[in-house]
Amino acid sequence: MATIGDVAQAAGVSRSTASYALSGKRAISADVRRRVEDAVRQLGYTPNAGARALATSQTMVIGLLAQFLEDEFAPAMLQYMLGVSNTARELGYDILLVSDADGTRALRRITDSRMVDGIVLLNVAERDERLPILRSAAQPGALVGLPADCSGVDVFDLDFEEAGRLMVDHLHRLGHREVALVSQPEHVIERGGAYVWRLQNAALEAATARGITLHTVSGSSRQPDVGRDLNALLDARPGVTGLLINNEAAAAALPTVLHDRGLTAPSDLSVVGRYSDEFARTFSLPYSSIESAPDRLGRMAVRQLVRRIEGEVAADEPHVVRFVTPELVDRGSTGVPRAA
Amino acid sequence: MATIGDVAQAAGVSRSTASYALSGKRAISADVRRRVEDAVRQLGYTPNAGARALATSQTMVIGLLAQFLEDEFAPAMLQYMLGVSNTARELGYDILLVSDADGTRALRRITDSRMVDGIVLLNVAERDERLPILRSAAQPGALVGLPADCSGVDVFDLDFEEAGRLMVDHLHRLGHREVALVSQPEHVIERGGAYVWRLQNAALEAATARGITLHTVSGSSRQPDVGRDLNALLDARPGVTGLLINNEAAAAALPTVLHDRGLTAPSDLSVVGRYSDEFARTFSLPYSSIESAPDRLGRMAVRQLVRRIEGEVAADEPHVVRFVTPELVDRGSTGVPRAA
DNA sequence: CTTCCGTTGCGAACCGGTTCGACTCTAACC
DNA sequence: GGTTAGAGTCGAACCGGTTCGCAACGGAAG
Repeated sequence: MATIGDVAQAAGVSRSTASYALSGKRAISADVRRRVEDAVRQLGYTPNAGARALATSQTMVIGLLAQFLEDEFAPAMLQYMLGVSNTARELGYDILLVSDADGTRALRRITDSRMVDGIVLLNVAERDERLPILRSAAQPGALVGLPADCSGVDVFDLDFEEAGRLMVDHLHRLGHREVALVSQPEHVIERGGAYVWRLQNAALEAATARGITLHTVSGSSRQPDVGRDLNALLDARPGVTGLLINNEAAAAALPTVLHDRGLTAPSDLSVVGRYSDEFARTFSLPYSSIESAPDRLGRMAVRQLVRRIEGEVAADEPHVVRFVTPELVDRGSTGVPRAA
Repeated sequence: MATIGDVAQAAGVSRSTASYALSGKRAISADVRRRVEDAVRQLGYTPNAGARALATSQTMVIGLLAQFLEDEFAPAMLQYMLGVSNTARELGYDILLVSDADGTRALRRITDSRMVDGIVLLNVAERDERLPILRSAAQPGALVGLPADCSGVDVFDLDFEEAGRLMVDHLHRLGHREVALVSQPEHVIERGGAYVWRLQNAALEAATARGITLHTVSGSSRQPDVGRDLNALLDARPGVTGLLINNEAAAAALPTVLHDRGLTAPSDLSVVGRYSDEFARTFSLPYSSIESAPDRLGRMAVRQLVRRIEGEVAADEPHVVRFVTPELVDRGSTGVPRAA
């Protein structure tokens, strides 16, 4: 493999001159620059990443910590990962994918060894064990998901409170008076998946304010369990005219459940989900939904992270906590409730 | 951040001694070893990955090239990625995730710059553009998927020919005489997804040998298109008593389609798919299927790759092409055909 | 004709590890 | 008692880049 020394020799200049010619950090005559560039082409020179990292303390790699837990719907995670990965590449960074079960040890390993310039955390829990480690790391961090303590990191998340209100208001406006919300499994909440009750509490508040009834249940993250959960809900609450789904697995299972019961949306039941458009297309979900915008959140997180890495943000500039405003994508699955 | 120099100083020894004490590559007195280890703990020393990579020419990182194409079902890809990632970690390697649309440039970038010790390629096409680059790279490569030319790389794949025969034989033995095979979209085949016709050709041969009729169609990779494809097939071939599904999206769409038509497996129609058990659980697919074993394939690829990286395989030892024998997971979706 | 300055290139040091050769010291052997 | 083997440690070189300080050079200004 050619080194910069080989390039310099081929171009008849010193190593430092070759380096400057390539980086443009000092003035170099046109003639020398051309000779160096020719040598690079001819030798097929590519800088050694390790050597460069050592010299510059920059690896041009971002660590992506994603956990694939039993009780979360893996295909939904993938979209966040791709949002992060694509944006990182656009900005010149590669992605070190860390899917270790033990996120804390892994995080310490990659930050202490200086393998990465920054960290993106997915599946952030209310009080995430990885956060203290991230705060004490030398590299900046960006989260997708809202923890209790946002200090020292940049945070991006969907405004789940607003999402909850939006769902309730939408059905209320159409005339619904008794609706049900299907959330994630208890496990997810116990583990600190705060977004679940953030949406749920806001929905409950909105329902109270509007004077309508909102039943809440948690659904499993797997089929066929989640199908049973949905059926049980519909059996137990025959008066329900609208369904709010904050659970990807439940959304994916719903078409079959409704079909089995001979129900059609929106004529028999109005449905509003909370998932991405990409998700809806992949699983052909015909329900209107709050766009969860995983690509956008991933993009925002990486953008801000790179700004910090590259020092465009003063180190003492306060960290941001930014919410994406939820938007309802209308797929025609809601309407006025059937006559009681 | 503490360097090995700091450790050495704290332990009162030279840098080289500290290094040897930690690596164990030379004899070190128990006393010195203890002092060095204490210093490491006290200073929280972690070796700098870039420096180590520079010195040893080993990064302990494996590049994972995965493409997320419009016409492939993303959730299925994820399982291969996780198989690779988990095995790599077990063996002490991290994963550099490369999902660039332009796989060739990305591959050249990470190999030339020596960011990785080895490469795993997913979505391997019949004549994959990335292969020539991989062959000329200094690092070894392992593929999940079978290209036309396997030279210079280790190859792992499901035995799709055997899978095709197995599917046909299984239904033939139960008494079926007219069955249909739903494959991937034309696009996938055109792009070189050889596994599609490897399975299909073997299935056709087996059908001919057994004297039964096999209709073949390609299904879309998205819903609702793939649902239409399935309906069109069932409309056009009313005599079909068995369905073979080599298309994840079609498998995921099938429950709804069958339900809409008032059909039940296996009483009205026998169904055999080709997907992983994990996939079946995630989407609650009730069909017997050929296990596609993504985790096992990922694991095999990484194991062999690491053996090559670590020189346990002589450089001139021939590369392997290894097929996983398909196994039918019985989920009770096949039976004797309904009376004609 | 000197002086000064901007341009351009070079040499050396440095980043933080690993590894080779050489040196010292002790114990064992003949 | 001298030789030798082996254990334990150190200094220096090296991996392949980047960057700082300095000097040579040429042209313009005085």
